[in-house]
Amino acid sequence: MLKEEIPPNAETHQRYHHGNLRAALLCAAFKQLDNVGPDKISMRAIARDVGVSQTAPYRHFPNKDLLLVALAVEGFKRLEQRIRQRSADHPDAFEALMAGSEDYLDFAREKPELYRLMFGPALAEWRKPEFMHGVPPAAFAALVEVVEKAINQGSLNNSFPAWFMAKSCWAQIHGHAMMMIDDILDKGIPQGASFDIKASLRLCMDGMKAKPVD
Amino acid sequence: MLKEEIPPNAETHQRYHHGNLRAALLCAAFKQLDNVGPDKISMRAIARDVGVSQTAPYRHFPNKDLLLVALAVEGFKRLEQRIRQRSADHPDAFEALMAGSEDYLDFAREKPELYRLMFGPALAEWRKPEFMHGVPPAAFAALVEVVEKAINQGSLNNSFPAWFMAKSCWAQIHGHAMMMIDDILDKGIPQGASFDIKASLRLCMDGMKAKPVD
DNA sequence: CAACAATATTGACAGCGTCAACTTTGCTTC
DNA sequence: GAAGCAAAGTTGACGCTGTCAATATTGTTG
Repeated sequence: MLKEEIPPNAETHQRYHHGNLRAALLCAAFKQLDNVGPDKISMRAIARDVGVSQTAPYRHFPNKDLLLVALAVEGFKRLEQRIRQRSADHPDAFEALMAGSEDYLDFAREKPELYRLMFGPALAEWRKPEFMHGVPPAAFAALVEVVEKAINQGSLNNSFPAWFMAKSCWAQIHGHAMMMIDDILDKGIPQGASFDIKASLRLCMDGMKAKPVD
Repeated sequence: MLKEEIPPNAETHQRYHHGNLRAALLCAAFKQLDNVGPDKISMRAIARDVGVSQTAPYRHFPNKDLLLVALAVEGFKRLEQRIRQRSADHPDAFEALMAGSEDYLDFAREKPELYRLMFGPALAEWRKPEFMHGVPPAAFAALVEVVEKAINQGSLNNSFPAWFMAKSCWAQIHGHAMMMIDDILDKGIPQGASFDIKASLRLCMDGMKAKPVD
């Protein structure tokens, strides 16, 4: 009944079948995540935002947690992309590693709630390959590649395997990212002073460089 | 009416006034935190566990979040205690720092949910001095003291202020603790291999040592 | 056009955090 | 010891949440 006049992605999707609900839900979920954080995100609010009934999302996600997992997976993909991009730019692998680390911190700064979701307790029970589809390991693999190159170029400590060094790096960077996002200890540092996070990271990464032969 | 026979902390506190409710609530909350994690903790369940009505806790905590804050504050106190203890044991400050770091990791391993709560997003809006009473900075101060001693003993890089080095250390250790608690990237490392977290931390901290003069 | 699968809706349920109004208890002061 | 007041606990309710069961609408395929 004249409904074919309304395009599938019309501003007002008043049709019974939305046509693109899954994507619209994810989009609204990202928006809400940015606004209220991973803890207070609400399935019903997302549905309301998209203009659809409260149970419609369940046709596309088995439950709320798995919708959050989908957001996190998307986050890991973006993160991997950043790492790979930088690694392609710099011929010097250690430079690429440093630049990538700063990109990583920028990512966490730009999307703190997404970052909190990705590494926070909300998804603790869902961090299995069945649900994450191996996306976080893929992001990690990108880092391993850069680290491997740096080891081969002789600029990184070679007394450990690449995956070990990579995980060590990730732990450092992740730690710095968390410090940055919720400034847990900022009342502990001198008045007026501010923590230069990039300087700190540079210091830490310096320690992982290849030692000059005595 | 014979009620004086029941001691204030009787196993069955059937009296109208519990007598020690605040402590009992915290105790039950810790128990529940260990069992279900910071996200799924429930005010009503805690009240049920203590055997008291659903709204009784509100006489002792303004809201759920501030009960969680109380748990986190207690956690930071325990953490500080651990750091200070080790620091008193070792005359060599760098040794104390290393041993303290491993204690820190042990803390996170023993009480992962408490650790997640302390550093997770649940308390994001409450990390202000008004609510935390300066307890996290006090824990941080304990670390600064050790670091300062290590710098003075010449075993730690002295080109930065102590608080900077301390925060840098904390970021590293925190990153490692998080890696350990939810093994986010463990599917990314070779089959059968396992990440030796203490070795990694040792490598990182080595990088912060004082450089030998060229 | 009929039938079927996919998609969305309504209505309900239990559980949650929290408010308002009320009751019981312990302590203080004549 | 009685009176009165503040502290501590109760009941009942409100709106919100995630999710289930049953139902209705639509697109697709024979």
